[in-house]
Amino acid sequence: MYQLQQQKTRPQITAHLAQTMNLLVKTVQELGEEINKELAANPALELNEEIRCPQCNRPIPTGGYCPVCTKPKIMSPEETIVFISPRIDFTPQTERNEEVDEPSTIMLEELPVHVFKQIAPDLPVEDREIASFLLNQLDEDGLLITPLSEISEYFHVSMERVLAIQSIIQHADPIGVGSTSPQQALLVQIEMLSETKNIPEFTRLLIEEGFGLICQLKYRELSKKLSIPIQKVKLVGEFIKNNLNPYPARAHWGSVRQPEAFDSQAYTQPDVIISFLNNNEENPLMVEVILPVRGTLQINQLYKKAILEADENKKSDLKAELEKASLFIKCLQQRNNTMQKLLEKIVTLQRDYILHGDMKLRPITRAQLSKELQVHESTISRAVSNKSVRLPNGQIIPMSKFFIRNLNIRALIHEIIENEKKPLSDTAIVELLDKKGIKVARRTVAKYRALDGILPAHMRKKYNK
DNA sequence: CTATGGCACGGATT
DNA sequence: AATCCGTGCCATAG
Repeated sequence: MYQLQQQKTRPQITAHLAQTMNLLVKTVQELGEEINKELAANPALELNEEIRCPQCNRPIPTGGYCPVCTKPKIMSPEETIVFISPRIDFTPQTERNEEVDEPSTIMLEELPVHVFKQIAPDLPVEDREIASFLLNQLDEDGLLITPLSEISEYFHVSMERVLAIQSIIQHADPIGVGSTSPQQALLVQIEMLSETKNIPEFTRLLIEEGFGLICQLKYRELSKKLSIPIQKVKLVGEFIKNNLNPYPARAHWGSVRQPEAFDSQAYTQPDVIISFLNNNEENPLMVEVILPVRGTLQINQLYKKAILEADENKKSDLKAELEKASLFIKCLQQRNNTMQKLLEKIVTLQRDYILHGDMKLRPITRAQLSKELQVHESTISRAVSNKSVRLPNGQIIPMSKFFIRNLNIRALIHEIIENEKKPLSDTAIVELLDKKGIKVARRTVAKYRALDGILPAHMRKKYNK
């Protein structure tokens, strides 16, 4: 008897878990697709109308009250609101004074002008027209979409001349603009950077030979293919992430990049948005876990009734669909619940970091959090991986950045070096850190330096002034 | 002799 | 089980 029951309930529970896990890994975009798929496939599932807050017109979660309008009055600035935000676009309802949210349109108009101003003096008058034409062929990433050959044909000039112009453009401010591919952009950047920074060996080779693989961080394969030690390949990967930008026109690149492919969705819609309530720094932090639908998923009531009147032999099929629908809803709720709990914890722990930057990042591990939240480690891992978060300052970071254990020290070293009067040797830096109560090996300092592409002490002096 | 980079090992994390 | 990360030891450059 008991056995039977076990066998009957078991598969359901695991199905539930499996689906929840499945949903947990998904980013907003993927989740959106999943929900739409389910919605289309299952008539028992429906999307009700979205509810908006009567005061601020913000789409609000199922419960009914608007987290933005109702809560702040009873909250102190140190507190945090975390909620699930059912919406697709993330343009703030309040004002339209946002220039951050529309980088592409602004860039499209501004970028060519911006670059042209820089290079015009270096160009003979006859070439300016070509340059300006070329600059208008850039996509929103700052890459050239028209083949150079077409341009040379169009103007009836030699390829060399076009190349020369392109080269000048590439060396202007967003270094690498006007390249024909992310690869080329990277190469130009390396060339420029090599004057002030230390480029790891093989960087060039890896970009030329294994660009695709590098993007996907297939270090293993790369090291086999080009027979380079895997350690070195990783170093190069790190370096590229930290110092180069394959899409010159995109802001917020720098140290902010993440494992995934370079063109991942991190730049479009973040999974979580952290901001000050009503953009006022006095207010509490507001954390929105984005749900990619308007409205709320629910069981179709008509469908429920229809079951009662249906043929006996069809009833079970219909019921199965109903089950599936309610399971899906449950799983989705659980996913949201987990995300919400997790974000609450993260924001509490990393508040200083969110407000004040890299140096305040606290070293925390997923394992710690999993204990505090009473969930399995892998749950946290899933929830964190592939997700992106938008900070109040507009930066979009991978969620995993909250768990980088040594970022604060790295930032500290960075700062020490920037404020140094005389170039400090690694050992000197170790001593400085030691006085601050941080004990690190000399070798480690060297490694961090290399990661950020900072030259060793004796090479640094010349470029500092 | 000092400052750094290379390699590789072992413990922690995922 | 796979990967990440700090470190120690050694080689090399200046």
